[in-house]
Amino acid sequence: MGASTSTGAEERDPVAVLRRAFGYPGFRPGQEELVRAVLSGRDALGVLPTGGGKSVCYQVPALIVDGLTLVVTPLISLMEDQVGRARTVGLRADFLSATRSVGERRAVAARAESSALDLLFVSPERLETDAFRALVDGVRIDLLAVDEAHCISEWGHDFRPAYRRIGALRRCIAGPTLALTASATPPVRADIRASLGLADPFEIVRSFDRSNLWWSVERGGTLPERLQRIHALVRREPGCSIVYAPTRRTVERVRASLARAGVVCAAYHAGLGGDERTRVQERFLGGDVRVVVATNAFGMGIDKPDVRLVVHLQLPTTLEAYYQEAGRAGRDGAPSRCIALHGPHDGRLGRAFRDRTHPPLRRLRALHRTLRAAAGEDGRVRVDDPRVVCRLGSVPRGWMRGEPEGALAALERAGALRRMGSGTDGRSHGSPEGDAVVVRRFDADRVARRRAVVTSKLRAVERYARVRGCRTAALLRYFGEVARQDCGRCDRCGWDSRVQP
DNA sequence: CGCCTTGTACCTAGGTACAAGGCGGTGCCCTAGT
Repeated sequence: MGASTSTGAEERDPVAVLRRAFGYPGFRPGQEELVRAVLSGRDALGVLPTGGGKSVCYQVPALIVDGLTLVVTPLISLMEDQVGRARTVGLRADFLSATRSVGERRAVAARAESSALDLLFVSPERLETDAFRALVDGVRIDLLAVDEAHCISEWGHDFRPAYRRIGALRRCIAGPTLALTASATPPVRADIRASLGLADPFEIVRSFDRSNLWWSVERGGTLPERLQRIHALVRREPGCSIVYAPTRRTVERVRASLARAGVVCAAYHAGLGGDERTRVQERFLGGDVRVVVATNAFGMGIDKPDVRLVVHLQLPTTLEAYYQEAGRAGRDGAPSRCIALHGPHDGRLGRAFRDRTHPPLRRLRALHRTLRAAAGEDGRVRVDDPRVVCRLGSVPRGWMRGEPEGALAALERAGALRRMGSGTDGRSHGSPEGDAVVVRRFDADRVARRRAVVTSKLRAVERYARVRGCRTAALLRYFGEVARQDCGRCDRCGWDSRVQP
């Protein structure tokens, strides 16, 4: 049994455990049903908007079951915090990551193997390491929890393919699987179920509506014009704000511009060093920095209650991302604004990213032909073969920059080629160097479908920007909810962001 | 796709004007070499 040394029926009752360990009088809506489902051995999927309350759904079972609870979580930077919080409720918790020394990793594994651990946090990539596979063989895992499960759909198809292979781990595990996320449309939920192989899961989806958030989209002009608008918004808002910008360079420009005007602000993007990123995050949480200007790298795991304003210099590439980012406003329930600027050419960046990651089918076929023509009798082709290089080194006519590399990766995902020396699991090492094997089958339908999904998400963003009716209702509809058309707290329902709140 | 930097022509030496082309987001892993 979990961390507890006592026994008795009471210790297996979720409500009793919640009261004793957490000091809460009762569960929040949805939590108890999810906990009871996994305790009965059933898979479950929980969509519980706004940060609060998801971790309870695996922490309470971890206190009750005998074996280990394994939590897959996307960012190492979140793990320490998650471990810390778990320990405060009496769980013997730890995490494995590349940031820990070999000695530390061995020690954690040894504790797991000797049943001296209740809760273990890992990244999806770690599941595929040899050391971790050996660990799974020797440990009884009673629950697999996938935190931020929308990443399976958002990142798993290209950016972090290890997310698509979490399901394979389920075969080695006795207990059920619990997938948790704060934002998932009906298709994303279906994708999560399919990818994890959840059979008849218990499912709970709470409303995405947050009554204290005020939504608006304003027409955005040139960058200087948008900057001017950002200045006005940030100046008028005395509380904490997050400004999202589409690229690292714009982040820097916005930050410099605000700083010149005397706003205490900081920049955050993945181009900064780890120490700097941690420092910015801490200063924002601690209230030393009033405004953070960031790319989409900022936010996961940020649970600052009093963010009053989230402004987007331009809308992100998906509405899921927009809801996640804008939804960092008003965690404390007080009125807060989510304002996005949008111009007629804003879709450009998203399409460029799409074309790099999911090139059009005809280009994939062209590259595939080139590779096959360059291949020897054994089917092998060196990617630095001149005939291939002419497609990779210098960008062929009509190809976008970065597209050839993206096309190689896309072919690899589609099973059309496998790189040698990258192991038998098809893991990509992201380098166009080295040998490749061209194999026969090439799942063109799958590739085309994936591109179509990305395109439809870009279109949904565009529709949201131009929607005529209630904006809140449009957002809720996207997440599969039936919504009234008169929220009274969006620009389409008569509210003007320049005046209120 | 548009912004922004770099390069070139101009015709006389340091600016201007315009063309060409690079660039654009998100993280895990672990290994070799400081």
